[in-house]
Amino acid sequence: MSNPAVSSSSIIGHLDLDAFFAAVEQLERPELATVPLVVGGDPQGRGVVATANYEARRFGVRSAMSCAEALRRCPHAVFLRPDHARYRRVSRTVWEAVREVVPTVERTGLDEGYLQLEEVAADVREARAVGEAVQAAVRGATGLTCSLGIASTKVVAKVASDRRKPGGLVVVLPGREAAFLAPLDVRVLPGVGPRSAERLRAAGIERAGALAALDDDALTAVLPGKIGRLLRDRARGIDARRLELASENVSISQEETFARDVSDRERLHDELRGMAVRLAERLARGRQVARTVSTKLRYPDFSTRTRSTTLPVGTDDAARIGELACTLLERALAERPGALRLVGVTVSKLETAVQLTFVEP
DNA sequence: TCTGGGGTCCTCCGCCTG
DNA sequence: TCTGCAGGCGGAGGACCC
Repeated sequence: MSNPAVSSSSIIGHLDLDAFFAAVEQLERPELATVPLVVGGDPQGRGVVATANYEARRFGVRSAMSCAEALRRCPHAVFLRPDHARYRRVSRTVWEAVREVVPTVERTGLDEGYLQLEEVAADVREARAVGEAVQAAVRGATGLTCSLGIASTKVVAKVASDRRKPGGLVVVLPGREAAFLAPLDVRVLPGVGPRSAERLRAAGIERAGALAALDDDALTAVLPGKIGRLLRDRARGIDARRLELASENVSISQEETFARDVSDRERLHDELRGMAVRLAERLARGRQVARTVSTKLRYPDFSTRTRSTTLPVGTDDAARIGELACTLLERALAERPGALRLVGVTVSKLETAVQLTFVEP
């Protein structure tokens, strides 16, 4: 199927570092390379797996699985807590090396991002050589391996980068996007999560090709609204998104899951005030103020509530944010009392802080 | 299985206003 | 003055991603 939404000159690469957190740990301690390694929370507590190395994945350990379950599946695994500061440092080195080969990149996380390849390659076939140069540059600078997908759109490049991990390089030729995606499980498409996948499966749609072939009526019945059209486009390999080279935060948040559910109001208020202080510091560092403050509550049954309020004028005052967060907490607890497993605060509607200068008359 | 933390985006509903 | 309607906005919740 040809893709009219994509210009023939568009060549996008998606780079994904293989089992990044675990790989960084293995760099420092090479003996970990041959044993199952899980980076994440406390296996005795409520943490989840952030990354597992390929040895641990052989035992069925996966990202986002609870650490307790990972321990059951692989009792002899080594469990490490994540060291984000170190991962950020290594990530910086990686992206500096990538930019030596491809100057224009969009980082979408510490361990992944898109590369604008048409600047450095005349066609998709030439882009393969550039991709190999990127992989060599990353390996040379850090010792890490990465997987690459190259295609005419972001969605196809991203799916392609995941097809031959670790260390793979998959090129999808222009015009072959839909055929490449068609036999794959709908779940590999970015945007299809557990809920959408379940709805599609209930309608007998398991492969991207079946989703791509749905007419408007059938699509509306399964996945109504914008989301349905977006996901069908993606299943067809259509994706108008270009590289975004800079973006500003829409919101900033802090939250914490307690080791044991908490019902003590003073303790909950203290947590919220502490979060408000940290959020206020981040706002001040970014010279920003926030107009909306939201409080998030999660009950032991995992049901989640948020309550928010919007101010006429933005604030970066920790006491004010903390006070609003506590008031919202009380409102939510009045509606549904009970112990909580998590509380959080989000500030949004961020604006640039205006410095007021008062002039003596 | 028993589910983190920090984000973004979308949808729906109710209220207010012209 | 009342009613109906459309649009904007705030609030809430859901789904998803890394």
